[in-house]
Amino acid sequence: MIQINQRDPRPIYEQVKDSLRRLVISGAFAPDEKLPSVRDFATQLAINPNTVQRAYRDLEMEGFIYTVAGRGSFAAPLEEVQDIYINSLYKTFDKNVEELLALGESPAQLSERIQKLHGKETQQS
Amino acid sequence: MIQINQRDPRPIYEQVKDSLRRLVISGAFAPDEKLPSVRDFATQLAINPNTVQRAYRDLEMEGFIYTVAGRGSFAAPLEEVQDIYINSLYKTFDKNVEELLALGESPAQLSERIQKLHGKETQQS
Amino acid sequence: MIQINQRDPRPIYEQVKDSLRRLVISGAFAPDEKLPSVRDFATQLAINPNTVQRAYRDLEMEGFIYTVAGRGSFAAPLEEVQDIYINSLYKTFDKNVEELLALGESPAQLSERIQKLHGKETQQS
Amino acid sequence: MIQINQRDPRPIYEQVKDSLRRLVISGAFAPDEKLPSVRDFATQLAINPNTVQRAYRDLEMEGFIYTVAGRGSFAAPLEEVQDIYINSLYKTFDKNVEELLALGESPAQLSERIQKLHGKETQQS
DNA sequence: GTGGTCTAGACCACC
DNA sequence: GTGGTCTAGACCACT
Repeated sequence: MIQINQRDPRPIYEQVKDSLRRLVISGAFAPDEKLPSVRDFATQLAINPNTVQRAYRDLEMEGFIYTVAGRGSFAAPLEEVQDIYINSLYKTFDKNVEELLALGESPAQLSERIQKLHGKETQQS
Repeated sequence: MIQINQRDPRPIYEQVKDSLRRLVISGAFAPDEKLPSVRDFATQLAINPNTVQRAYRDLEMEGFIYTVAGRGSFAAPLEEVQDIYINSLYKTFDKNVEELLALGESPAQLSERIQKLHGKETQQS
Repeated sequence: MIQINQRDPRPIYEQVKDSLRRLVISGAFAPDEKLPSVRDFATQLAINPNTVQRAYRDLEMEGFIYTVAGRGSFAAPLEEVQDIYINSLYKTFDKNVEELLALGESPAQLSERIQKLHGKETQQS
Repeated sequence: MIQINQRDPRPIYEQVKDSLRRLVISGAFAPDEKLPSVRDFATQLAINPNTVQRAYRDLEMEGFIYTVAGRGSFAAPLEEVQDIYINSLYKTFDKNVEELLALGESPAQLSERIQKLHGKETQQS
């Protein structure tokens, strides 16, 4: 289901988190769908169960999944999850834009750049 | 001049780097102005000289300061420094925008948000 | 495996870097093969772990190895590594040749010299 | 006559050496012409006399100038000086080429590259 | 056990 | 006095 890249310098639990987060956000896990158990997932990825545990714990704190003791972990509702994620993106977006504006870049420049990125993307699809 | 937060989870040398980078970019250090000596800065921040040196070495490789053995470290020319920094900001800007677009946000929404941020800023001045 | 020469005026970490770089480029370390741990290597060379780590950190930034915290450091893929190295060789090659040409040496002389060096080498094999 | 660049990370005595070496090789100093005295040169460049002294001492060991106690330092004969320098260039040339050949570059590739560099240079003149 | 960070303190080259 | 290197030894995060 997901891939661990042993050459990625990031900690493995970060890679697991990012992959799962992406899957939940994209709806690949239906809302309230059960995630693989920590043990299964660990053996499947050939990594240590502690590492998976850590990823689940973090994702729960971030609100992307929820855990019911004795029953397992589940994907949070799609809408909540996307709200959380888009909010976090906007937070870094705002900080980023503020700095760029402070350094003399103009709103028009930034908007144009967005247009170009939009062009690329729609072209791909 | 700058503050170290021992409770900040980031390495101390990263905190030092960020603070200095900000000072150099903002022009708080005039171009070619001498930075505090490694030893002075270390005692001033109550940290080890090696930690300060690590920060200086990194910043030099990033192009924000230059250092001459036996003479000291100096702020790089403002223009170079801002170019480097704006480039790095645009790099995260692009990634950020791409994700937002992929999640269904429209270019218009983003541009409008930029306008609002721009309004706030010009109001302050 | 490699030798440190305490009488060499170059910093020890530079000697370590050069030796390792050579081993990786030559394929003596297979791609993705694990390098000795910082501690092991340090005791083996009878130098301080920090010195080895400095070498590893630099080599990672240069792209010759990659390192994953908690797992170890590994040789980068041979092709990438050779590309990087050949590029750096060409950079000094160009500077060298430009100076020689400026001092009146002719392209023909240089080409002939290359032929001779090529002869020696193919003879060896 | 020569320029010290305070932003150059190289030690000042290296900068002085390089500049003088270039002047001697190019014939800007006639063979056996007297170089400025250490003291004069130092005040002229606004640097420490020890630094100039160091440069003169090194250049004498390399054979580019010679010193007569009590009379001063003098440029060595042009022919000698160029031989020395070209030899040193060829030494690094050979090492460089050997490595490139060992990594699979062909003599033809290198010769072609030399041709291109030659073209650029003659174009400039 | 692995790399990453930090400290304390030493020595050297350069100016 | 300045930066650069090195050592010895400690603690932490990750696997």
